[in-house]
Amino acid sequence: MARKATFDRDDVLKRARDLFWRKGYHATSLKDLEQALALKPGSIYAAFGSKEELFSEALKVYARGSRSALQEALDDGQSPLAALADHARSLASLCDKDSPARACMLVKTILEHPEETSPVRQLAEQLMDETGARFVDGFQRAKAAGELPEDADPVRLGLKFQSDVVGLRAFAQRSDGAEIVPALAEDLARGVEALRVA
Amino acid sequence: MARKATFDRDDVLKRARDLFWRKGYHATSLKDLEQALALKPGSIYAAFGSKEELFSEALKVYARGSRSALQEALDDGQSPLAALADHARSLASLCDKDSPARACMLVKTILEHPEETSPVRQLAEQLMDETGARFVDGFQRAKAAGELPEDADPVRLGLKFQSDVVGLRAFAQRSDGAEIVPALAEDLARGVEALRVA
DNA sequence: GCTTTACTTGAGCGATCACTCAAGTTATAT
DNA sequence: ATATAACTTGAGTGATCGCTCAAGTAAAGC
Repeated sequence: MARKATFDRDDVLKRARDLFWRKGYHATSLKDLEQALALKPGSIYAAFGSKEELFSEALKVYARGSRSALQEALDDGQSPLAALADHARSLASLCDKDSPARACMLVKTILEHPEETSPVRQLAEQLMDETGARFVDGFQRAKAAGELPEDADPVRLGLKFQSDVVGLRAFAQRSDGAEIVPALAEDLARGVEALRVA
Repeated sequence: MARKATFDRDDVLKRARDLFWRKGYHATSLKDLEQALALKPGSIYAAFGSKEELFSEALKVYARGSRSALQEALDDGQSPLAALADHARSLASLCDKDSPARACMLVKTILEHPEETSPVRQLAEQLMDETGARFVDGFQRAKAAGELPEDADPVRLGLKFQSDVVGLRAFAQRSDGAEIVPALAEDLARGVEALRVA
């Protein structure tokens, strides 16, 4: 019938994710996107509909990308608690890589959108819920494996862990983050390991 | 000589702080400010110079306002560790009050400004440093009072505490924050109290 | 009361915002 | 080869952005 798009949709979405992740939603203009995506406005709107829908797609790509590491470690059958501690310890190198931002894009999105009915905000919250659920699942597996005390509350531990990670990553965004983040990541990892009873 | 301004500068700055705190810098327009401050653009610019300078003044007002509670508790001569734990516990009610936002305005500002040379970003970082220094000072006093072990590192404890508070408050921004924040605040307070040796 | 000096007002500036669409281009189906 | 349908292009839309400034107004000094 007709032509296919000449760009790779997933590649374009990754570029959009990186730009939005770094600058945030409001500070990113269509001009910025045109340049970063190497696409004219007409193509952007034909492919994604609006800036908001493009952002939503980019946010989903971000969440999908963030899911992998911990999930694999947990599914690998090793000690769940060790997988969680490893995850915490991996944050020590946050400031080394040149990621678009150190802070979590979902958190940035929620903080940038005070209106709870905003579609992008609701999406960010949903994706954060899913992340939290994976942390909780990790602690549930740890408890099932006998690594936690009988009275341990995996839900509370999982959400506390998520809160700590959120804080660490927001903290890492600071200019002098590299000076303190490794120590904080180590503290967080040891906090997880200290829960172990077996 | 001449007239005085008909508005109260400090009152206006508090209104500006609340609006910027809630919506962030980029999403707050001059139209929004004109309405919230009940001031025409000419008056705003005569009094503050620019949107950025107004934001900076509002940020200072925010920081000054945040300083008081913990500082007073620490200066009251009671147990420094108890003052810190109380401060953590006070976060449990974050979601009850109708504050412009639950997350820290300094953190929101840093996350919104990726450019490290941006004046507002540098100001936010400086003010956050001062907050961190007060936390560190709290743990130093605790150690001097013999409440902490010999090998305790007050700097590390203080920054870890700040990171935890940042995480908690960012977490509290979520729509369902009220369901989990009190438990997280209690965890944080108990974590501080668990450090006590005397 | 008059002058002086500052503050207030609000229409409107150029720039930029998110977005549109008619015209041009190109891969596919026949 | 030709027709067709989809994609690309980029000038241009009205709205809104942060901001200016000349005119109007009112308080302080004499």
